[in-house]
Amino acid sequence: MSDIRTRFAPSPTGYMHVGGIRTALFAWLIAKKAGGTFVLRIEDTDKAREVDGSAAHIIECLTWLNIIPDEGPGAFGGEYAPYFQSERLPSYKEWAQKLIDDGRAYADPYSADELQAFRELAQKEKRPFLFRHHRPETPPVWDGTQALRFKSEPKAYTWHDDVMGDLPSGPEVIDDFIIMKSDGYPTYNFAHIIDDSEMKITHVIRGQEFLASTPNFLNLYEALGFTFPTFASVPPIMNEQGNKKLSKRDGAKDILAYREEGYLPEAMRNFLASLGWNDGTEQEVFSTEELIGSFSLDRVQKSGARFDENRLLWLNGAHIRSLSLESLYSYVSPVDDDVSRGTGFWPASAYNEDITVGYRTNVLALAQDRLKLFDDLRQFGYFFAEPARNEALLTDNKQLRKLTSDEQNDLLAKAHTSLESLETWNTESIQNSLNDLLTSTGQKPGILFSLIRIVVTWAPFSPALPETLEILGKETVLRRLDIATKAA
RNA sequence: GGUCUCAUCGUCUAACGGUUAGGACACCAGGUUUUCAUCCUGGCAAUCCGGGUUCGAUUCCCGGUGAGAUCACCA
Repeated sequence: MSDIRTRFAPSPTGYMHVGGIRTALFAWLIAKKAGGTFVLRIEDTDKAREVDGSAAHIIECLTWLNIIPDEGPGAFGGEYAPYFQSERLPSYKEWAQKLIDDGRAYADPYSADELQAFRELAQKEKRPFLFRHHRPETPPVWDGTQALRFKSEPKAYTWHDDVMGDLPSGPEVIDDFIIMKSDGYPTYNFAHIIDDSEMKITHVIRGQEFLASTPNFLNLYEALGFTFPTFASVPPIMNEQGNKKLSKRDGAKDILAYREEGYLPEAMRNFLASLGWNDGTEQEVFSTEELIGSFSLDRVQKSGARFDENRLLWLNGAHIRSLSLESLYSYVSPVDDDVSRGTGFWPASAYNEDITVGYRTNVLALAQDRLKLFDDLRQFGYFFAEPARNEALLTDNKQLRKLTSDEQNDLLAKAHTSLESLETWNTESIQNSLNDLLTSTGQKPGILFSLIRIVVTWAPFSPALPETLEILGKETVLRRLDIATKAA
């Protein structure tokens, strides 16, 4: 195992959407590619915004996508536990005290109103507000009930970012920011630096929103005596209008909603990785192994990419088609075919008593090419239960509505006779029989085949006719032809 | 407003000075004895603007313009 260590450090403030999970995927890919370690750390230092169950939800999302932490909270474990920041308070206090002792941190004596007044004054004078211009001459002794500020040493930096390249900053962006809040919890700005160092994180992979504060982080790293990790700032995923970062407000869905709709984790990983990244070849569909092999941060785009659900849908279909029938079956069916908690993505009738695993598998083989979402499987109910007659399918059909119902019945009766006489019931014999019928009746396939297809399925579309008839079975097909004739 | 970043088909992107500017999604048309899907073929469609540098700029430089991020006791 290499010493490359990456981390995903979300805060438990609600559900996960594609933006956050993509950052996790990138960090995971980098770790896996290098044979390193991927760490999950929960940044729960804002007790007011914390949402119950979020940490479990985050873990469920990662698990579904098979982005499994090598180290993390609870069962994941690891030698740098705990992995909840709220359980690491003694460490932050220790480092805070060290900064105070070194003269690099001081208690903030101002009230919220006083601070606000400083800001407004700066704004009125059209100059940027910097707290360090208001450093108290004799700060009070820090007793843990005031905010603690970092005493910065403003200077210029040029640093390297694996995605963005070399980045410059001047001393004017360095300021005295809060490292410990008055509620006793550290701020992100402080805690993540301590943790990354203590957890030996080598690559800090995170969203670009932290780019602007990186110079301040660098200043703190130096004050703490830490070496800089490698930085990689990934661009945001934009909403469909392309005008801002994708957010819950813009309809960013809970990752788990994609699971419910029948997206494949493999397709989601492919989609997320290729949104803002490509390997320089013309390959579009990647297995996860291929992703791990070819992913690199220096080919990640520098600006945001729009979330395009069409592309996700297409990729999902492509991945479904490349699945083995066994895998596909296990994805769409309940675990162990145990229907006590639902029928997976099958229509409920697929688990009627007389339906066998073999039969469902045959239907699935036919459906595989036409599935974009597992959810599409629900349209195949006519394979399992008697479909309801839908007259509109006949009357809306340009060719069929030219026929009278007597003419239709005549064709159906002939089809019945000819299919009934078959001794062997398979695609080939059915095809031959239908071809003979075509010549004997002098009808066009567009009429004869459509008519049979419709009265046997009563669905707007269905797989190829001979295959459909074969799987339905002779008995069912003849019965449905009968029913249709009598009803017309 | 300050600071930083970015800019190729509608969308995601390829082309590290010389290409008829390539691919994919979407869309349109045709083919695979019905439909929908798959698959195959074809089509539509792009270098933000203005200056330089160069024999030659999508590519390098400068200036515009546009877009995004950030300026919290949130992360």
